[in-house]
Amino acid sequence: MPELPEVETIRRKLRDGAPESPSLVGKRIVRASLLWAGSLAEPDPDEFQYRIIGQTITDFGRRAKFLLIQLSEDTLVVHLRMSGDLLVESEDDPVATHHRFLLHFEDGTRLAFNDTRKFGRIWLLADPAPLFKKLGPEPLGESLTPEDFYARLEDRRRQIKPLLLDQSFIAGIGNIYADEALHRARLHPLTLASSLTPEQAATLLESIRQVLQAGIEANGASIDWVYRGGEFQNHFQVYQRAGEPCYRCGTSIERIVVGQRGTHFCPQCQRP
DNA sequence: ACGAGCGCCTGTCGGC
DNA sequence: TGCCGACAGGCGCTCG
Repeated sequence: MPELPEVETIRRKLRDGAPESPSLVGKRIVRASLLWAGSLAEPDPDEFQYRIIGQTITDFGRRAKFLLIQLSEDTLVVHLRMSGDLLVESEDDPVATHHRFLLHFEDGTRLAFNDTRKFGRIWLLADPAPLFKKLGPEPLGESLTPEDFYARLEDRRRQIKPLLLDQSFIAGIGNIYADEALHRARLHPLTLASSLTPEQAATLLESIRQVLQAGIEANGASIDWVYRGGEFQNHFQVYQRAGEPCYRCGTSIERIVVGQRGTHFCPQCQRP
């Protein structure tokens, strides 16, 4: 599921609690089950088990699409990739088919990492900073100004859509929010990044922020066979709307492939 | 620097 | 009904 708004939604749910899902802050880990060894990126399984037992969850953070589970000694980092999800369950619940990893707590609850496609990864690290070394700025961070953003775009001879998906350029945007932001900014996805004016760059940054904020406020997007409680899918302007009319001008939304990703845009509102 | 292609996985959907 | 390809919210790698 995971783009920035979805990861942020999960972070808030785990930290603050939600109906049927108690806050995990303060829970003590008594055991971990690695059901699919490939999910663990670092360290090796033996060290992982040894280190994580007895630690307590103190907070939940986020960097781009990475979820940070702050423990008393280490940080447990989770990347959901394409199909990952995190669920709070009781030890009485059956272990679902695609559960890859379980954290068992002292009080009989557990955190389950469900990941159909097995692309997701977890790391247990004393210092997660090196993992984030190549990441670009947070789009919602106040330190990223329109002037900074323009300066980053200015010397990139690259199509804007793949650039928005490049996590080293700006971190946290995925395929849905890239398409939605470009539509809001009225930019064709193949526009050369270096050709944007300072005004267009400012509009694009503002559009990115608006769609990400709207996504967070809607508790993320829920699509395909997994329902996660979010409703941003009901507000898509272009994503997965090929052949349907643009809400702004009525023109049929088109779908093309850019950098191997399905790309949705309005050929009228987003002229090359 | 950049894009294309592929691999990693499982599942759904539409066409024939 | 069954098979087969296309496609899916991501990203790391190699190769031009």
